[in-house]
Amino acid sequence: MKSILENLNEVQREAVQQTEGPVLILAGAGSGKTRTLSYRVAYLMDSNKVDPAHILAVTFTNKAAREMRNRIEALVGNRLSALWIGTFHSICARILRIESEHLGYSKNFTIYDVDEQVRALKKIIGLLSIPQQLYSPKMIQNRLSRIKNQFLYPEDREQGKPADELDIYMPDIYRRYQNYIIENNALDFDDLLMKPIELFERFPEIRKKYANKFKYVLVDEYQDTNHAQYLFIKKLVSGHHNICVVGDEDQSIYGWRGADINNILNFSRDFPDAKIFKMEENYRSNGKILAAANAVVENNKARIGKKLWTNKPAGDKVSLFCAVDDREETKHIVDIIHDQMFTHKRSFKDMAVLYRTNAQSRIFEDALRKNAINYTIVGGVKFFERKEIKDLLAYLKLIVNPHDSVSLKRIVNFPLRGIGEITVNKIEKFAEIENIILFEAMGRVDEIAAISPAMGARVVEFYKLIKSFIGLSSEMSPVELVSTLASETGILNHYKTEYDQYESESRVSNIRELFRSVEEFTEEKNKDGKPATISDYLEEVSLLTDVDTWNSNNNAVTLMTLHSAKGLEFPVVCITGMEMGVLPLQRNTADMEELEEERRLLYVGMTRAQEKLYLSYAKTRKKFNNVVDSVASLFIDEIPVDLIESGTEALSQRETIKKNRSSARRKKIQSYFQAGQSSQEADSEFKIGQPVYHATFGKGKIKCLEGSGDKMKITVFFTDENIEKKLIKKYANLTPIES
DNA sequence: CAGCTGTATCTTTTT
DNA sequence: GATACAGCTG
Repeated sequence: MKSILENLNEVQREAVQQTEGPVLILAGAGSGKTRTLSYRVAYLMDSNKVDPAHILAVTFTNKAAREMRNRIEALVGNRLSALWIGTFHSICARILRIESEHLGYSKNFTIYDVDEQVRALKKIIGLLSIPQQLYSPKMIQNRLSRIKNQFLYPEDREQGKPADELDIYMPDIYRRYQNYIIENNALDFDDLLMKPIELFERFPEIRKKYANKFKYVLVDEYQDTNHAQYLFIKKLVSGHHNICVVGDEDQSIYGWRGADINNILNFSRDFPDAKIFKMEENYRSNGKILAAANAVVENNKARIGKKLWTNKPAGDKVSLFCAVDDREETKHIVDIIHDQMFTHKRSFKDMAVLYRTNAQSRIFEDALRKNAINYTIVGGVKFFERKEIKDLLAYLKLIVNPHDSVSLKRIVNFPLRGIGEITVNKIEKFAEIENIILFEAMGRVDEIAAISPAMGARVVEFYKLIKSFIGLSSEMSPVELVSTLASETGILNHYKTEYDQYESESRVSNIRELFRSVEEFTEEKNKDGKPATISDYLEEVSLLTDVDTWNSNNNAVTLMTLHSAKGLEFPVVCITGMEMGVLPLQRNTADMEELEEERRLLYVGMTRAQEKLYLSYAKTRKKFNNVVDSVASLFIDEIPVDLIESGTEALSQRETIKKNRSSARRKKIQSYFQAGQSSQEADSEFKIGQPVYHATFGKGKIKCLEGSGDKMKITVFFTDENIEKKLIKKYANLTPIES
């Protein structure tokens, strides 16, 4: 083990050896934090003779978990199946599978993703008299998720005064939604975090059991934990305080998802005896890249503060390219890739193209394909979110958990079997009266007077089909089950024959890919001597992240969002779309905290680069349907001029540029904050009775205004067409005119 | 009452 | 530029 410690620098070594008590490791980008965590676990086992079953390590993605496990196994020289490593969600799911009965769930509970949450919410919202149109189910899902991430119950929300009209309904929606998904034997992503805490609070002996099991707890990316995750960890370690968290406040980029940067900022207040280690030596990036990244992030106020340094060569300056439009920016990226290949002998996999929003990926995709450049996209339309895959998974979910009526309703009439919404509603009503689950009600459909025998026969046929698969699921291997399912239900055939050839081929090959994925999972699981079940597989795929499905060994240029890039590194990185409105992204309401999070996002992106960093922006960009003019991001003004090399600006002008930058930057910050208010100012141009012009409907008069800002709904009576239309301001493109 | 067709809706980041 | 939903038709 001594030789292992020699592979670490001094701070890393101290952090590894401080095994007892609370430890906070402030690890800058590229400072070797995964390495330190891995060594720490190996050290615990090797030097302190800690049984791996007593260690829990929480990572941000499954990919990071897998990598860390491999590293530790390499260090200690054997396979460690007893060691718990995983994301918060997968660790919590694992605990809940063991303890679910205490909370009124059965072991085979289903995990609902956002799409299924929304489906469940739509049903609930339908029962309530909420001023519809004003609040979309997606909005409600978002808000509910935030509430649950703060570990709040419906009754907590009833106290305190509501922030707006929707808030009045939230406790009721929350309570009904929760009852509904319990009936479905389902948990959503947020429940996975909440329920273990609830479990620990209601059953102290269970809390004790896990606190005793996990004598050493490690948490990676601590800056991105939310309140529920914080509580979970706190309860787990309350006895022994052997907690080691690693994080970097400058890389906190999930505030919008409820992550609380204060968890890391206040760690030493929560654990007053905490030992703090600062890892400031960067082993990843060349000097100039690091200096540029430092210069940007230093503008943030909400930080503990550290100064990264490196022993690596200074390297090249950061390249900046100003394109006329987004097409030219794309062409520039293609040129960079060619140049890096031919003059610097790099391969595709050395390069990454990063952007703020997934929508920006399409234009790069097209260009790379045309230029025969291999690429992989992380995120965007995810494999497991494709319709054909979700359909098959819904069948599997129903077979594993017949209580799951959200999945049932998804597939009851797919492929078409003549069972429509009205029939389902009747059965649902019957199920409520009889107090049975929807699936069982289908087996007793003959008792429902309102359903004709002919329709009843179809329903029973579906019921029997699923029943037979429930029987088969214990006899067949997961792969056999899935492939039999695809052919017996007619799904495979449906996709083979319907649609045009191109679409059909891609859908069928996706289904084949799913078979392969099931097979691979089963094999992997069997290696550890545990027979894999469909239920295990479903859990695995519901908790996958985008990055988890990314194969870094493929020789391809990687395209992904700045968020997805966290934790990764590439020799060459291109950050695109560096304009006001894109990075930082323009929202309706802007505040300083959000601007700082955007700045951290760029910092994360810049520090991914090892040897060469390219920044680019476009003066005009196609957004929605029209072309938008934009100016360079204010963050560009924060990078010292001597670290930038720009093909478009003459070097002699550097001094003048230097002078103008700080005032330019100030103006941009102002405009960023004013943009939110300007929509309110703009509201004033729309009043009831105001004549307006619309590109498709012609002239009209405003009849009614609802809501405010970009989401304002405007009802217009169009005189030319003699029709009334309800339009959303943001998309309608209405122009006020003189009458 | 199921199933198709056209129109409205919407793009922030993700477990 | 895709998807969801409403409204129409058989």
